[in-house]
Amino acid sequence: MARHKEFEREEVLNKAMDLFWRQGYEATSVQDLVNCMGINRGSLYDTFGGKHKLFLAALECYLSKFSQRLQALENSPAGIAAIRQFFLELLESRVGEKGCQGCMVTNSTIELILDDPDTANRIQSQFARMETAFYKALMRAKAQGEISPNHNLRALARFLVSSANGSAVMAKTSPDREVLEDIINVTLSVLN
Amino acid sequence: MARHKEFEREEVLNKAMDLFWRQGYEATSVQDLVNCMGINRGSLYDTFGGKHKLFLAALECYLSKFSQRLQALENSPAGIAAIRQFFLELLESRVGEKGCQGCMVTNSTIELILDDPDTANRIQSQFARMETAFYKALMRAKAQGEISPNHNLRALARFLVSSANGSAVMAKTSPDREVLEDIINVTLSVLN
DNA sequence: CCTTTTTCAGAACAATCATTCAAAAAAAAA
DNA sequence: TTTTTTTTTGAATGATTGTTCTGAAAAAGG
Repeated sequence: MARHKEFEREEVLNKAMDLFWRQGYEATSVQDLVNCMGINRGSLYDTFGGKHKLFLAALECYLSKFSQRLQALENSPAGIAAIRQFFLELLESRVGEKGCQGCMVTNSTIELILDDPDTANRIQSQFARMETAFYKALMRAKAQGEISPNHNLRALARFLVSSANGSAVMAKTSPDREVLEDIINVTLSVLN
Repeated sequence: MARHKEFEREEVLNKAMDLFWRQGYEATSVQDLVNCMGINRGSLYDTFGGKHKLFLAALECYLSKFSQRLQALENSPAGIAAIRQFFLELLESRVGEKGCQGCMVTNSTIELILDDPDTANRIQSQFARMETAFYKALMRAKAQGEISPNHNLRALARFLVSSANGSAVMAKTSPDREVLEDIINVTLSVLN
């Protein structure tokens, strides 16, 4: 029995996500957010609760988009091919990236707002999920005889998580297809 | 014919470096620096010129320390062994690290202060130097028959730079020896 | 139309930001 | 001791930080 909001939550949250993604937490002011999201200060606090909570919501928004790629990896019956597909999609998303944003999880890991257990825990669980997804894909690959049985699968999975982060860092300075392709090709070559 | 400074430039610069390294640029206030360095506001501006110039000086300070490890890689006659040595030293420096600082270059790459060509250029040239150092070591390895001649050395060098960054990111969340050893072992395994 | 409920707009908040400045303190040279 | 030069000190700067609040505007139910 009252007025509706003049904006859509998901829509403005996406704008906030882009800004945090590009600039990080500390470098983004509430004023920046107000300008970019196109809503009023009051509305921002009313619907999101403040800068910190908005950041967490934006991170969650990013993760839910990223989750699609992870689900493909998790649900695929394939082994090596699924991992290759994952990295190739990562590559494509970064080459066409405007402004070298890199990966928001990687960025947040580095910035890791001082004494913010919320962000830290969320990132830890994300890395754990990634490692498990890689590990299970490697298990399938092993079962299908795609990789040598004397490989250390746990170590490989950890390596792949690290590699995804490494290429995200490189994408910030040189988002050239050639460079990123080189990196990913060598990364995937350890699975042969 | 006048008073001397009550502090040593190199000494307080080291403290500033540690703080920027741990917290990043935006999250570190001049007040933080004053407290940490133990000198007065005025002295800070007098000897370093301001926050931004102090950061660049701190980054240079970090790079000069890091340079020792790079020089060992550059000057060594060894191939694979020199690369392995480089990564092992990196591992040791990160395992014993207080507060998961990671690598200051990696951190700065991610933060990349908006529209700051100074930092961007400095980091670009550092990555270029690393890539070249790896490339030359790989050339030596090839000449000595340590690696297969049909390896793409440029791609391998780029991969190694990316890997160093990746492990720096991982060190922020899990500075466990076991995890970092897994990552580095797999990384080095591509050279076999 | 009037009441009710919510959002919207922008001013106002205290705190902190990076930076500057003027005066005091200190040390060397005279 | 006096002069000279530099550092130190701490207050003051104006701008920006994140957050709150008050009144006006708007939409729905009666």
